[in-house]
Parts: sequence; structure tokens; C-alpha cells
Amino acid sequence: MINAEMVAALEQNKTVPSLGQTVAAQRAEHVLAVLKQSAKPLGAYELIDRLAATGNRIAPTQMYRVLGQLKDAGLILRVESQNAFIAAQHVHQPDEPLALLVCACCGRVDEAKADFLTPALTPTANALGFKPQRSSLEVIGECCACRDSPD
Amino acid sequence: MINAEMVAALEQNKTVPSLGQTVAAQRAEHVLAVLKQSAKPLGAYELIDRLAATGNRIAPTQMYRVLGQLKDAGLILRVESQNAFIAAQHVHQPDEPLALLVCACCGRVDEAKADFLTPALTPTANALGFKPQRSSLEVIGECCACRDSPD
DNA sequence: TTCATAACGTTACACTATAACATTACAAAA
DNA sequence: TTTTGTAATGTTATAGTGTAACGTTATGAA
Repeated sequence: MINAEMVAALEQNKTVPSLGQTVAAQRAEHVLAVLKQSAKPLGAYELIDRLAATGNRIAPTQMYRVLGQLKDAGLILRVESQNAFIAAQHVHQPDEPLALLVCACCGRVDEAKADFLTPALTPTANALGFKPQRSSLEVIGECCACRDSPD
Repeated sequence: MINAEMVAALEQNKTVPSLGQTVAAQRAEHVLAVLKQSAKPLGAYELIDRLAATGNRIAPTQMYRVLGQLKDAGLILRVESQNAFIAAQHVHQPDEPLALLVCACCGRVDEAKADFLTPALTPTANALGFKPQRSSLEVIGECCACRDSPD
């Protein structure tokens, strides 16, 4: 459905060429566009509402399919602690170790590489006979802007 | 509601003495007991059902209050990726960096200290002006038992 | 053309979580 | 003792999250 060509196009804020005309591709594009415009993570139903406002109402099932595709393509990230989604600042591999810095104050989320994770977890994993596949690291705190703001 | 004395008692699988006779304390005890008996994380409504089976049905709101109290006391942990809860193997501080090793196969969850997190995150946090407060690290993989099982 | 299959659509429902408000328990002030 | 404030507890209702199950359509291969 979403392929390398589309990922490349979406990443550059361009319309996906040939395949971009399929219903599914256009929807994925719309959803991604809405997420990119949002400073904060959006839930599935909030996304549905915002999409509906542009005349593109879809059912929850559809939205979750689109979100799954975008996630698999590395174009969006799921914020587990909020059951919500953000547009990725960079395209990622599914198993790439990332840290999400979540502002408890304004909700903004930043992504950062977390390459230290794999080596740091190895001893523990080995000791327990656990084979890590992917990880989710979310750091809750206060972002730059909220620290500076007078409250 | 839940105080140091109760935490100490609950930690040792004992009934909370004096205060343990309050309705709330007994409920917290029941919920914790159910979680301790489960190999896998349990959702709030699954907990409600299991508690009801022992003649102690409570409403969702109540359950979330109990879960909140137990969590604040460090007696249970929330598995963000599953919206579910486990009994803590050890009592924890709310801001203590932990890794949860979640088996994608059987659902079992192990907890491990993740002291490496704080120093590892400092450079990134500083660069972004982000002030970390607490973190949630969940590692999805295959546990010891599932690797050994024939499948 | 016919058939298989994958994509897409729809309905319905189960689970997660909390807002809002009612009631009760309890202890300090009058 | 009564009053009263407050914290705990109880209840109802509802918003939000997620998916199972199944129907329909599109597409390409036999």
C-alpha cells in the first residue's frame, strides 16, 4: 500500500506521484498533513474529526488502518503514554531505538535518537534470557518553552 | 489513604494492621492480590471482573482510584503499551527509572532497573532545554520461556 | 470470463478512562 | 452536642480507544 516511493514523496511534503491518486494514498496523505500541522499528539478520534472538517470523514477502523500503515512506514510515531500519534520529524525504521520527550505541561513531543538503549539493555536481557525486538522510551518532563514561560 | 505502614505490610503479603480495616485499604489489598496471582498484566475491567468474582464488584471509577493509589505507592506498575497493570516485584519510587521487559509472545512482564537512563538522557535533554521528570521504558521481545518452547 | 485475493467499507461492540455529581464518614470548631 | 468543612467513597453517564466480523469492490491471474 505505502511503498518506498510514497514515503520519499510524503517526506518531502509532496503529493505522491502515480500511486498518490489512490483513495488510500490520499487519505494517508491527509492524515499525515493533519498530524504535521498539530503541535501536540492527536488521538485517533480527534484525527477523524479534523479530517471530517475537511470533508473526508472516515470510520475508526479505516483510521486505524491508515495509522498502522503510516506507522509501519516510519512516518508517524505512537505516543504510548497518551494513546496518540505525532508526525515523525524524521523517517524511522520500526526497530530504531528512539526517545520521545513529552512535555507534561504543553503536550509537545520531541523525538531523539536513543542508540544507547541497545547496548545498555544487553546485560539485563542476557541475564534474563530475554530477546529484545523493539523498545519504547518516553520521557515525561518540562519542555524548553514551558520552563521559560511565566506560568 | 495508603501510607508507609500499609506499603510495608502489603509488601510482605500481610494484612495492613489498624488501617487495613478500612474499606479502601481492603480493596487495595484485594486488587493487589489479584494482580500478584496473574502472570500477565491485567486491564482495569478485567480486574473489575476478577474482583467481582470474589463478591467485591466495584465501579470503574473506583478501580482507577485504587490503581492510582497503588501506583503512587509503588506497589503496581502500569504497562503503557498494553494499558494494563502488573504487581511490582519490588516497591519503587515514582521517578525511579525502570525497564519493563514485555514478552510479545506470552505477555509476561519483567521489571529491571534502568539506572543508565538518567545519565544517557542528560545530553539530549540539555541540548533541547528539556527537564526530565520521569520516564517509561518498555522493551518488547521474547522471554526466556517462549524462546525455549518448541512452537 | 471466472476466480482468487487483497483492498476498502460498515456495523457493531468491547475495552479504557474520567467528568460530574451525590453521598457518607469523620474530625475540628462553635 | 451540634454544626460544618473536607476528604473519602459511591454512582451515573459519557467520552475516547481499539478491533472483530463481515460485506463490498477492485484487480489481476488462470
